[in-house]
Formats: sequence, structure tokens, C-alpha cells
Amino acid sequence: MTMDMTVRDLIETHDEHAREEVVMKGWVRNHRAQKAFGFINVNDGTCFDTIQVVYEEGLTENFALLRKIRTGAAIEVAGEVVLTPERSQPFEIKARTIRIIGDSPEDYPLQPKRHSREFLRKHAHLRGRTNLFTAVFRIRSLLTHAIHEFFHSRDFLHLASPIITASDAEGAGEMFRVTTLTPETVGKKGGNIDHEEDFFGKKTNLTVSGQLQAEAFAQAFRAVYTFGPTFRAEKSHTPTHASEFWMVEPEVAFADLDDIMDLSEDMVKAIIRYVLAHAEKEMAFLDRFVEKGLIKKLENIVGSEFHKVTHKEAVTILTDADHSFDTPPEQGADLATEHEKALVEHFGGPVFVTDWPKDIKAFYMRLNDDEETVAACDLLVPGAGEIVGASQREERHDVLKRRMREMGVDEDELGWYLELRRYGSVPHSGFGLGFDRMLMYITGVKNIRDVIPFPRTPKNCEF
RNA sequence: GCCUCAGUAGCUCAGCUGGUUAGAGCACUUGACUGUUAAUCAAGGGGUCCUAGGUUCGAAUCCUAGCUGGGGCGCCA
Repeated sequence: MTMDMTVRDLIETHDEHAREEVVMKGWVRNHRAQKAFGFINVNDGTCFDTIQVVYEEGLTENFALLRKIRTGAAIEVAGEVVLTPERSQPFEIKARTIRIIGDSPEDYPLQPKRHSREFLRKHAHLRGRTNLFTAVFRIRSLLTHAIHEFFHSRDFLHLASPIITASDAEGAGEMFRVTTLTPETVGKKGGNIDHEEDFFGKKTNLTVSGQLQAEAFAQAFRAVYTFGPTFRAEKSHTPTHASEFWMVEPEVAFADLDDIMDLSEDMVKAIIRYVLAHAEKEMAFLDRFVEKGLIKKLENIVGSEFHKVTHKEAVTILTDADHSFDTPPEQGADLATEHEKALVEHFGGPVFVTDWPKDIKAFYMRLNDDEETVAACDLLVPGAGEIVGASQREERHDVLKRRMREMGVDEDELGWYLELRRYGSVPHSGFGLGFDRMLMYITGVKNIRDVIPFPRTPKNCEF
């Protein structure tokens, strides 16, 4: 009985299987045929590497047919594991039989050569078979695991916050409407759509954040996190925006802004450490072909403390810097992308910008004693912009109510949220991590559409 | 939403100051080759030059509009 093995199994244990007969299945990455023998590189997605299969006239069945095998075909190989330490790969499979499971005709779009990212995006259903996307999506999966592991090791409760929400008061951008009404069934009152006739009896949207629900759970379970998809209907056309993306949103009771900054820093470092330890080959590939010095950059992050500046200090640094901006930095005003880039450059790594002017931040952020700023911070990183937005939440009922009024937030809709401040309200804080942006930072890939399996952006919902 | 660049073979791109039959490398097909590593060598097939108008004797090339994609800005994670 021969053993059916994955590429990963074979790479990890080929020594133990020397001279044994094995069976493996996978897709042809490259094929080099010669007169009396040929070489096929096979990958099955279980790890980054390919395995070289050798076939020979007289040794392998159907030799003449095998020469026609093309890139992309799915094959099953049965043969002997041969150790080849003197060659550029430690072992190969000397094939006894090769069976074509699924042929790949000559118009297979992927070739054994470099393709542009734009081209591969149009072939998202096939791009997982390329080196780059094998690396990126293996790491994406590892990173997901690393996040769950980090929070579970700290006894956080994982909460599945709702995807459909009736709240649209968070001001976090345009929302996608969820409705079962059709032009035929829609009822109208005075020319307007009658939302009472809709599925939920009211206007509903896809969530832009699970934060508010996480706050409720934090005041029952102390430390919680959500990790799931969020949706923004904003017509943003940039390398760091997608219409559907994932966020990690922890929320901790009895924690202030410093506590939550420490938590986010610990988490960022822990998940980077996890990926460095578990995706050595993938990271080496990315370091070589995608971003030179990537591994060193990440190792530095893990080994150093993140910088912290207040928004006020940041503006002063920018104003004093010998740097011309399209929009001059201004006290009390928001930081433009060019300012963020300059700050990150100034500190040479991730930096927390804290204590933002209250008028440019959300209503739920806790008002500082100066009555001018809020206890909020953004974590800026080179290449992926803002990856974490954190704040201490306003736990004082009267202050929150006042802030909601000032910022025009509907009190009825968020009555439950306000009510949390009446029953055992405690100081609490949380942050949101843009998962896909974090993945960009870790892989060095500069476009969010290339770290999401099937990305959705304005005017693009293919696959 | 605004600004900007691009769209020519399956892919990457050249041709673009208008002028015979639109080119190259890779891929593909056929053949050569006794250990290849994006193998190499030879021959061959392959094009609505993004779409629609316009200018012109003549448009891949110039003009206008649109579509698609990249980059920048705004918004944000």
C-alpha cells in the first residue's frame, strides 16, 4: 500500500520516506520535457514549495503522452522518493505512473513567468496558483489564526457581532442598504419608501463596525473581541480601501486609553511574531520579490517600542519639519495622508497619534478634561496608513448624551447604547484593526485588492 | 467625487512627429536535445491596435466622448 501524501508532508518528511513509493496529487506549475525524460514541478497549495517529478522513457508508463502535460493540469503521481542532496532540491519523485486528473488546455492564462498584479486580479479564480498569492493567502490564514490565539490566550470572549444592523448613526461612512423590497413590492407613503413594509420593518444596512455591540458585551464579559467582515459603500478608489473588508475589534471594561494602546501594541507584535515563525518560506519569498528588507522591518517592529505623540505635538513636528505640504498641517485639524506619511517617516516606524481634537472624531470617544480633545489614538504604519483606531469610550451618561446632541446623533436609535451608561457603567476602551491593511503591512503587498481573495471595490464585484 | 497616466497577439511591451503586408520576447503547436530549474535551439500558427464618433486621399498613430485599469487626492480601517 503506497502512501497518499501532500506536498507539505513530503517536504517535511522526505528523509523518512527515502526510496519508498508514494502517491501525490497537485497542479503542474512548470514542465520541461526532453527526449527521453522530463521534469514537472507540482504544487498542491499545502505549502509554498513545489516538488520536482522526474519521468523517464522505459521507467514511467505512457511516456509519449506525458510529454504533452501542460502548465495548470491536475495530475496524480505515483513513484519513488529519491534523495538528491547534490542538486538544487533535496529530493524528487521518480515517477512510475502519472495520471492526468484534469487536463489544462493551451489557453491556460497563467504561465511560468511574471504576471502583472492587474492581470492576475482579472483572473482571481486562478491567481491562488501563483507563488505570490500562495504566499499571501497562506499568510492571511495564519494571521487569522494568530489573532484568535492572541485573544484566547488572554481570556477574551469572541463575539459574533451582527452583519445586518438598523443603526446608521456611527458616521463611519456610507452604508449598503439591506432590503427585500423590489420595485414591484415597494410600498410608498407620500413618495417615500415605506420601510415598515420591509423585511425587518425598518431601514437596515450592512454593518460598518461591531464596536457598539462589543461595548455591550464588554460590560458583561469584561474583555471581548469581534472579528468579521464590515462594509463601506464609499466610492474610495485607493490601494488601501475595499468595500468589504475585515476588522478586529476588541473592547475591554475597566481599561483606559493607555491600557488599550498597550493591548494593540502587544497584539500587533504577537501576530507578526506568529507569522514570522510559521511562514518562513513565504516570508523569505516576499522579502526577496515583493519588499526588500521586509523581514528585517518586521523584526524591528517586534523588538522596539511604538512611538507615541499627541496630535498637538504631531502638528508641531510637521510644522517644524523641513518639508513642504500641499495642505499645511494645522492645530485642531485632521491629518492628511501626506502628513501621516511624513510622521511615519520622521519616526521611522509605527507611531501612535493620541488625544485628537474632539470635533473631528466620533461621538463615543471620551472627552478629555481639557474639553477640547478626546482620548483617542490612531496607529500609523509605513505603507498601509492607519491600521488601528483606538479610543476610550465615553462612559458618563450626561457627557455622552451631550456629545450625541452636539454631533447630531439620533438618541432614539441608540437608546440601548446610552442605557449602558445607566446600569453599572464603567470606563472602557477598544480599538479597531484593519485586518487586510495589517496583512498588507506584513506581506509588503501594496494594494488591498491583492490581499483579499475576491475583492469588492466600487464598480467591481466579479467572482 | 476630483486630478493624472494607460488600453496594440494568451502575457509583458515596442511602434504613436499620420503613409506599403502591425513587430519583439515569453506562452502555444511541431521538431531537436541523456539532468532540466522561468531549460535551451529551430520552424510555425496567432491581431475587431478598448468602444463610438470625427479630422484626413489615408488613422494603432491626431481630435471628442464613453468604458475599463493603474497612480494621486478626499473619506476611512
